[in-house]
Amino acid sequence: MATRDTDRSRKKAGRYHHGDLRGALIDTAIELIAEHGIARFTLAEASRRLGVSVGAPYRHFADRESLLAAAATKAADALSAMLAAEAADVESPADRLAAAARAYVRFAADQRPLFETLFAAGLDKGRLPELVEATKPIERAFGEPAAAFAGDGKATEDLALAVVAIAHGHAALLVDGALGRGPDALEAAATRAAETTRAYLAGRAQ
Amino acid sequence: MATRDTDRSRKKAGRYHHGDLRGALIDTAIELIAEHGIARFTLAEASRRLGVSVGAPYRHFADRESLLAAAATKAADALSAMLAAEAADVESPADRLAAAARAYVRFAADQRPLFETLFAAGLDKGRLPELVEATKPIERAFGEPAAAFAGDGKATEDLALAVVAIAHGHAALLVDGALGRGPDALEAAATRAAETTRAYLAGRAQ
DNA sequence: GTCTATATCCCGATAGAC
DNA sequence: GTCTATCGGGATATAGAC
Repeated sequence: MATRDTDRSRKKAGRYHHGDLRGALIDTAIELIAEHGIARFTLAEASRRLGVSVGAPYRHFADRESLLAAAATKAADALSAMLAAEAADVESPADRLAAAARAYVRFAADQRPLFETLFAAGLDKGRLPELVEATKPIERAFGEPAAAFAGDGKATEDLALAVVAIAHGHAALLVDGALGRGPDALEAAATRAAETTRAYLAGRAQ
Repeated sequence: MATRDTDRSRKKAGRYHHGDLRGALIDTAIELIAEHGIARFTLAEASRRLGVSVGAPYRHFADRESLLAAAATKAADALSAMLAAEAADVESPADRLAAAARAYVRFAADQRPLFETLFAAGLDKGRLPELVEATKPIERAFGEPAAAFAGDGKATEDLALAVVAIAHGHAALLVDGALGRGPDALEAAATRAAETTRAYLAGRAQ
């Protein structure tokens, strides 16, 4: 370990092999997005922060967008994990859907750079099948309780998408600042997402 | 008119005064955003397309973001107009809310570059009071029928925001490609936004 | 196979000429 | 009000060190 630490500390001096430049670039991208937002994220700044040359990232990513896509995939995994954790000990399908909506909004606020990377990076998902794959567990987190609530079929898919839209709408507006800033705005948005989901389910059941 | 047309056709030749460079830049920005998306929109390309120098826009806008903010303001006006037109001949508050949600999703798809500019440009709305002002009629298009539906008070604001979130969630997911592409996806999303709104209102009234 | 060094091109922004 | 000139910086591509 000492050897490697020594190598790492020689920022400018000699050449060295980074332990895991690919992973480090993804983490640094998320850091920088947290600091400046996606629009101002640059590969050059990420390279500088890691003490590598501006060309180094191209050994691991085809271009700037590919790095952002990898970060977005990591974000999708994190959101999936959050949704799974929240639903773990919840019993009824309606409660699971409301909990998922609440968790989705919380994730957007608590892990804002990840949420931004996943949805506000302007990534062309039509050309990123790996990323589309990573978002499927997110859909399942809503689709499974929806099926338990309404049975299978077209109506169930509509129900799941409606709840996703309720959650995503609150999350996107919150991150955009349209619902105000700060912890109060977050709490209000998360609660409203859950309550809107409940009312929707109640109204739909009529 | 002949004089001006002559001037306009001298793309490279001599100097000329543009009739309304400010307005032309806004329109060209929207065109270019329709073609490449916001991330790849550049002032330089807009200047080239209008046949002016790359420095000319700075006489009218402080920087790239200011031009995008002006375009976003225009987008907010267009969305407000669309919502007002759709609600014009609708009677009941519940129908108006459902119609507003449907119109919001349609706007996102039909005027995609405008919707993108308004919500996906990463504009810092905290520092753009003019833009915040322009979005108020959008809120009112939901707030007024919400008040008619539920009376005034905190509950009414929650109701209005919930319907905005339903509409925005469907619109944002549709534009992002998460609901599929094409006219069928649009129609399904618009209908689902309206139906989700109705079910929410019904469930909330219980 | 990973990184450095370098070079080209494009963009954002500013200053001064007309 | 617009143009020209120019600076600084970022995205890439390539050649070479190790």
